Amino acid sequence: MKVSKQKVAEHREQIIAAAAKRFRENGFDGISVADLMKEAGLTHGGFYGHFSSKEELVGLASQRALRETAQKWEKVMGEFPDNPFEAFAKYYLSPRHQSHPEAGCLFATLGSDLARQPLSVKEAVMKEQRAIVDLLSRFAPGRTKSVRRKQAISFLALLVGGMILARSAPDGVLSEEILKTVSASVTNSVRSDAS
Amino acid sequence: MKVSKQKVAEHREQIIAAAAKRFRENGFDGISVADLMKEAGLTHGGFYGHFSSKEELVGLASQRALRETAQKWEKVMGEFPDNPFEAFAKYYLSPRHQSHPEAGCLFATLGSDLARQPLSVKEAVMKEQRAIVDLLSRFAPGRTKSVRRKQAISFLALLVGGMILARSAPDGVLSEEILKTVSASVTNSVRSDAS
DNA sequence: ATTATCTATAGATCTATAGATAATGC
DNA sequence: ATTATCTATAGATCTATAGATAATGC
Repeated sequence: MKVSKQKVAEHREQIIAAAAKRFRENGFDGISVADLMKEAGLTHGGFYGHFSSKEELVGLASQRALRETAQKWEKVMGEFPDNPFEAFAKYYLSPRHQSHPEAGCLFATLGSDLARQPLSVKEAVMKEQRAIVDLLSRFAPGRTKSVRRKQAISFLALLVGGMILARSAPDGVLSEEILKTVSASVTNSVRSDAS
Repeated sequence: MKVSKQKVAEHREQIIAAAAKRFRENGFDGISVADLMKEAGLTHGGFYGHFSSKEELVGLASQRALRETAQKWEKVMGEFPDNPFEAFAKYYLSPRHQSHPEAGCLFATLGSDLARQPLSVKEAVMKEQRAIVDLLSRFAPGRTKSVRRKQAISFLALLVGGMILARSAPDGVLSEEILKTVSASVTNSVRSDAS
């Protein structure tokens, strides 16, 4: 059963796409190589023709997930040039994002797992992390580049922490309170900086 | 080979203590029941006399970890009545905390895993989460109780997100930048609120 | 103090599942 | 790329027993 080079590339993409989704939904250890291959429409054994190990896929899928979400973020902020951070915070801290980890921010779904990943994974992630900080810096308030970068970093930390805390609470009242509160605090801090 | 009732209680404590430490270090799935029992000086099979499942231990150990760190946090803030949040932020965002996940904040080490845990675990954690929000609210700036609570929630989110982002970066320069930046932003926001 | 009972533990074992490899087919 | 297989390891269960605890007797 031989396939064209194009098909091979497509298969690879399908595997990475499935992994980017399922890792966020179930955790890096929460989905097996066999199940990922099944989701990609392939069989278990074929995996090792594409990747040397699950670890390699973890790095690639993490990068993929971060890059895709960052593109959405850029779009959202670009549509609200007057208050990009407020608009993005509302988008990020939405109930929709909370209930769809498989399509959302990797830092919120797997952030605390990253510290325990092998160096190769962390390095892959860090590349995208830098790109995200740069992206947010472009939209951040502040007169100097340095100030904008600081704003971007704190902003990202606040959103990631907010979503993680909201998702950990099984009580919808508490988790909604967290999302609303963090969202409002972005508005306040951005406005106080603009003045 | 069996021991007194007191010894039994001690063994239980040792198992929970080992779990609270190793779960934070290696993740909930990163350490086996057998290894935890070995660390507690016991053998694998004895585990199920103490707990009905690993899941039960995950809940108990998570609670234990959060409660212990919260006690330290209370002490730190209590020692700096003039600027408790600044002092605590410095403590939380320290290189020492960054490099000792096994003794640190559970939200930073396992926060994103909590969303994927069974309800029993999330409920156990939420109890401590509420207590932590209450604790921080007592030390938060702001004239009304409601404002202080909002400050507490955003503050916690910021610190948790900051530590997670710092730990995910294998480049010490970047991770240090994150910790310093977030720490400084706490100082700024607290001071602007006080005015 | 003696005897009976109870139970936490050790140690072996079971079942399921994981990542990875080898043989085969097209 | 499929299919079968290998090896390791996980959580969980089972049985026998050491030794603590409770009941009994003096």
